[in-house]
Amino acid sequence: MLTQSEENYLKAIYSLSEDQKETISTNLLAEKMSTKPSSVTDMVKKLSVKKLISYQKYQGCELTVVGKKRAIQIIRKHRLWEVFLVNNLNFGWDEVHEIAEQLEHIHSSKLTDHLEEYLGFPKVDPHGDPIPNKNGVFEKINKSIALSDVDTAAKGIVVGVEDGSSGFFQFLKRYEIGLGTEIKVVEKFNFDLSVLVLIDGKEISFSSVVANKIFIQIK
Amino acid sequence: MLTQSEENYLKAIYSLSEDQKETISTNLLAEKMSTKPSSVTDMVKKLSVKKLISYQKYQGCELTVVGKKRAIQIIRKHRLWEVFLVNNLNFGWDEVHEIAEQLEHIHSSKLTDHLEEYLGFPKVDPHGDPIPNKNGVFEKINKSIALSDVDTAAKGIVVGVEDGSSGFFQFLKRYEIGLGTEIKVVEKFNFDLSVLVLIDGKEISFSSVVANKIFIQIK
DNA sequence: ATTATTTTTTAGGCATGTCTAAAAATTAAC
DNA sequence: GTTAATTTTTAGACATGCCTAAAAAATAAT
Repeated sequence: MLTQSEENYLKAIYSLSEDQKETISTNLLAEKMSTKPSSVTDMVKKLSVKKLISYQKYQGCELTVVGKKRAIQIIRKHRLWEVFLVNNLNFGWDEVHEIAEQLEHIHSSKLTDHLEEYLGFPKVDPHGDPIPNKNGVFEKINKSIALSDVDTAAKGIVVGVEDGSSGFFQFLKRYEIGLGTEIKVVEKFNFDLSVLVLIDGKEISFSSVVANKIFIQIK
Repeated sequence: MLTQSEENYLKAIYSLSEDQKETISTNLLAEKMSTKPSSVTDMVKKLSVKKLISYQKYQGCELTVVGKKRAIQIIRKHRLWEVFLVNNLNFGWDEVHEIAEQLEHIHSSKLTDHLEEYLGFPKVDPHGDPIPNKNGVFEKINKSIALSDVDTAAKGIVVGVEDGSSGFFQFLKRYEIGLGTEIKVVEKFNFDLSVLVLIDGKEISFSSVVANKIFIQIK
């Protein structure tokens, strides 16, 4: 059984590894953990003994296969709890992180799986980050999907449109939307099927007509 | 901010105080916490400095008004989470205690209050124990009574038990007794204090040990 | 009322996870 | 290719929460 501190280190190493290919340096990890390099060295030795990371003196560290799996399970719990807090308990998406930081350390895989089922197997958390499944797999949604069919909070990049009219292209140009533009779905309104999206920091509302024609690919 | 250990001590002292009105002795608390008396002395000093309990050397301890409030808030969280686990996540009422022991230490009163609202302001947990409201007040419900104390011929429904052991839950399962089970007391035997009851048309004899642990509410 | 027993506290130790300060290794600079 | 700067590790300390063993206080027994 891992301590909360150990779990937080695994999570931090995982997160840093996503940005870079190389091993994670002691200083970098110390900064991420808001602690001192000497403390990191201590912990890194401990995790290395437990075979959760590989570590050579002065050479930084790296998650092992087992360590990576553990890290992903923690992220899975974090994101599922965030969905619960926002969707069910009416928290704002900007106020759930701290609470999820605590909930992610609850030990019970049965709890996690039941929660996932209860939430309807969500694929993204309220920040639009993907939720890995029970086996630690982030489902790659290769398929492009119309904005109107995307889950709330999902984000992706534009890969196509389904209307060749010049009017529609002018509309897209006006909003500076093109292939590769990142779009995040902020909210969906059932009463008129319009969609509120975030593009380059600006909120824009699209009618259902438009939302049906713009296709994005998640992640 | 209290540590989990401190919170567990407060809970234990509160629980023991319910059974007796005197101060809680070091040995008793040590047994309840499954630890050594010397460890209890250490913690009791710490909680005393924090004004959560009153404590005089060799005289046992007692919750202060503030300490009692904290203890009740922890119990509130524990029981609300148990309701969530059973009602929403489909856990059995006999398998939620351990998980709730962890969840009760999540720090966020907003979370607790939102959860309570989401659950519809339940008044009792899956074991029939009352849930205090936001202000720490236990709303009086029709008082439950141990089978051993019920008058002959009375009948009521099971609302709780007073033994968290898995052995006892297995015993209950064997006889198909759960919350809501209707029990009628047919006859009481003074010579061994056993009780003959009627459950679902079948007559069963319970020893005084068992009769003391099953609580029903008379209709 | 003095002795025996039990309870409780103290004293000192250990593991975790943090820190500071100093030493060692690595990397950069000239 | 030495010297300088940076990074990383070690050494020793501290707080928490637990332990064992021994001393002190309270309670029970005679």
